[in-house]
Amino acid sequence: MPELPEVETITRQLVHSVVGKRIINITARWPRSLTAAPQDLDDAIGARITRVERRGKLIIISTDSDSSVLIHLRMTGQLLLGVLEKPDQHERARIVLDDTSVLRFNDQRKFGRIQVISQEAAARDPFLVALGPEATDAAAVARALRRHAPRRRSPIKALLLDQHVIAGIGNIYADEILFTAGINPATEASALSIPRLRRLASACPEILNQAIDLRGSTLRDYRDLDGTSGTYLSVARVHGRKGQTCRRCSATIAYASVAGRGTYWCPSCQRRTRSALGNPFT
DNA sequence: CACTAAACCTGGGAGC
DNA sequence: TGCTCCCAGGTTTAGT
Repeated sequence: MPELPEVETITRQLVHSVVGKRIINITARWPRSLTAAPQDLDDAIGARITRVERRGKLIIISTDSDSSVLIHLRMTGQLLLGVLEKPDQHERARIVLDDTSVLRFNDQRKFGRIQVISQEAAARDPFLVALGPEATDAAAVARALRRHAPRRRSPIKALLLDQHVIAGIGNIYADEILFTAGINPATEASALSIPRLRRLASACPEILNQAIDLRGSTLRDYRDLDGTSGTYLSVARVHGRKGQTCRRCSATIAYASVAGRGTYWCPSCQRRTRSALGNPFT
């Protein structure tokens, strides 16, 4: 599921709905979905939620105790806020709050994780610390691309997906961003000129902010805190549109595996640059 | 260090 | 209807 726009949507809803509430309990039906040392769990229970923020695709919940809660939804994770109710088939864990509301963590494929850790451990969490700049920050993305692209021979799409380089982009928005920048996803990263990298950087916030406005993309599983789907895919430029006509030039949208991921692009708007190395026209 | 493939999981859809 | 195969929004790890 979720890339930056989906996680941002949920985070904003959490800010409105759970900040100030107290955590009554945190439990798991599928043990691997919840990582929590006994001490950290003790600290979290009874604590009041003081802050909810997003970093890349990670949700960070801070409390007035020594504990923090990190949530990564991975592929099919959902956070749903409701009243006490019977867990449904895919509920893996839940956080019970002091007003009888329940934050349910549903996750069909069981890849997602809720981590309860000390604030100190959260601050030096390896995944968090290694993240690149936020994909919505065009200037920072431009710097990151300039730094990493020259020594990467892999497709530019792989670079966009690398969370160490830029945080928050996943498979759907990588395709959308590359279309917007007019760059073929299979282009060797090191072959791109500085102006084209700059164009790519500015396409990131352009696409992601539009997707946030539309509350993200629902391919199948993604839902926001209320259970509502996102509507970005109804305006998607290329992703999921194999065989359909390009909205810009009417060519047929292509589909193939690039960087090991299903990839959509317009063969006309996103032409392959000719042999990369040393070509001043790329 | 850069890159690829496999692993972690379940279930929907396509094709036969 | 039922079976098999392929695919999926992400990240980590093992291996080249």
